[in-house]
Amino acid sequence: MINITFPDGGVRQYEAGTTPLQIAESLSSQLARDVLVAKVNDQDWDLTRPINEDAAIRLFKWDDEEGKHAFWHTSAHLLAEALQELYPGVKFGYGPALENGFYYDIDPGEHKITDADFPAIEKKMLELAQQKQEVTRHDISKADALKFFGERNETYKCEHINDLADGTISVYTQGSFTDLCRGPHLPSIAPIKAVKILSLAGAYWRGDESREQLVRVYGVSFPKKKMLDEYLVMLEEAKKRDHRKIGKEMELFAFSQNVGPGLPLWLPKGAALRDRLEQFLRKIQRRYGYLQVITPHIGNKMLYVTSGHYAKYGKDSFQPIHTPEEGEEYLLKPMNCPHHCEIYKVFPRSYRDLPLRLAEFGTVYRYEQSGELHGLTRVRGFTQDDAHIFCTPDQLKGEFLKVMDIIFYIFKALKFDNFEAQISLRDPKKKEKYVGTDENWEKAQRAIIEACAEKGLKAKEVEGEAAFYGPKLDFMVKDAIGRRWQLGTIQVDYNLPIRFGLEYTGADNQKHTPVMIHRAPFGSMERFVAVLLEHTAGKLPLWLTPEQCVVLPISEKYNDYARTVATRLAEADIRCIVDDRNEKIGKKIRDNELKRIPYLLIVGEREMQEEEISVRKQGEGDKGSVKITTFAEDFSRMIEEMTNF
RNA sequence: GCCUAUGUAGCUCAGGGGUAGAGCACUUCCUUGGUAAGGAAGAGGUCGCGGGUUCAAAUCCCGCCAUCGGCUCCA
Repeated sequence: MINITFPDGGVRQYEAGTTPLQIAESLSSQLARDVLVAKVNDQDWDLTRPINEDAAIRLFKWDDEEGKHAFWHTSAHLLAEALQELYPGVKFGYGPALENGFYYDIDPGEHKITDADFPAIEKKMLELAQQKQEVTRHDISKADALKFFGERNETYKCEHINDLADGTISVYTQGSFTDLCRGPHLPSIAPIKAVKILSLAGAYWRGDESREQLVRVYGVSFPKKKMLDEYLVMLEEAKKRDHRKIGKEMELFAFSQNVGPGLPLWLPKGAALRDRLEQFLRKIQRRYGYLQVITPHIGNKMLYVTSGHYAKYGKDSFQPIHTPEEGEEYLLKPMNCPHHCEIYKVFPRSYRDLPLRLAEFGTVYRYEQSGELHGLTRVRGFTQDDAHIFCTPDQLKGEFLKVMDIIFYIFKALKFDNFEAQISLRDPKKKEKYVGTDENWEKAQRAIIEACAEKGLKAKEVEGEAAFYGPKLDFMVKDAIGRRWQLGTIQVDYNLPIRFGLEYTGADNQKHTPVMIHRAPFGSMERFVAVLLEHTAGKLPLWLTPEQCVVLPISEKYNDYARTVATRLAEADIRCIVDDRNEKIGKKIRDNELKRIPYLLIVGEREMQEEEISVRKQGEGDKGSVKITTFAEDFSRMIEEMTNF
């Protein structure tokens, strides 16, 4: 007999060799129906895999992340099985589960797969699922694995097997399909009741640009048809929140092929929104002792040779600007740090001058690859809410913590509560990609890890994600359809100060090198506005929204009064427009509701007599009439409270 | 940069080898209204750009550009 410990601490005895599925059956038949996968001693475990010794067990259902993951992973295998039957000779790469669904990378060989094939693939998958094939696991030696997949001409699988250690290799089989796989999987493909092939994309084998490009087939599956329908509706809804669509509807920004791809044009309303966000940032930064500076949009090429950026990015950037002077070259600035370093160097600095916090809304230009451009989230010209803090090594941690405070304050004020923090470390295997000594890298990385610990911030450490000059703490936020974007970033840098020869005189009257913190809470104004629009579906907070009120005269007879109201409100700093079109009031209400204007102010005979307005709140309906002055006062107070974060 | 798809009016989209379509928006007129679409008329497009095939190309073919979804990249 073995002792099985449950998550609640309870222990029950089972015969050795009992499977998680049998254990679930012993608890309840409902659980046995719902359970999808297990963990045994924190190790992924198939439901039908025997347990031979005392162990702690956890069972996962659809509602658990682990359950969905196994469901989609098995669905990926089902997809592969279907593809194998429909397109004999296709070769398989990797086929994992995703956060929402799964994919399989395939080399289609002779076959040409297009989205017209999706229905046939879905049909075949469901057909196979209805056969309720069991999914079975076998451990296999490396030699046998190579022989098995070699015979089937699965070159990608064989390449992968060659990288695995003998004794750790397993395969999973359902029906006629066998895949190299670590698992875990559902005990059978029967629970897969609804599938949708979503898209095709090219993907490099092993993510390596220099390798073969495979076809990635994306799909999603569910245990119930209804769940698939709901998911597809949800996807449609999410697309309506796309900032590119909202930005156009709200007349915030645009692109012009004549100006160039990735170069946003901020329209009047967008520029005003951006300005309000800048004022908000300036205010908090002033409070934290930042000094605003302004630097040119170009800089001598030598500046970037010194910083190391030229060596790393020079050939992939906008190319140097030449002057009439022989050999003179300037670059559009791709970042602000070198300019700020030069500001540091304008005066001899003493430890008494530090920390020196230089802030700038600095517009930079980066030649992003054409396929990377995306609305406002990835552009070639953008404005960073940048600042560089020059401090002594002793001040580093304190300054870093203060920057974290600013970022938390900003995210809270704008209600970004769903961010993820990531500590981006250097790849210890590829040190040649980075500048600086091991010692300074160690110090910088430790500073970030300690600061996060001190703030109790849960941050995932990811190797290979650092900037070439230093490690970063990055704040990631998801967009409407779940893509992750980096917004805020804080970077610790021991290297650029050395490269630029920055120094200060210490209390010991000796010269020392300062440490530098790069930080941008929004990352860029462009990307932040994009994510803000997607999070709010364009219903921006009242203090940010381009038009706060629209006055709707009931008929043309009240147009003059409507304009009077607008003027009175404008005097109280309320952003207000008038809809004086020759339309019925119902039509005006509809149109302006759709324009996401927070307050619709309706005026007719009654209101004009009483110097009143009839207030209708967007999405909420009629709120009754008030005096113009009362509304203005209440409104101003509301804005005041709202911006008192 | 790579792989797939798309590109028709300001917007959303239909059409498709034989002189370009709808709805919304816009302009004018009628209507002058009370909380989510009043009516009529009008204006608006070298069908992304460049080649080719054809008596004839928005439509078929080739190339380019831009955009979508991914990959790679992201100072």
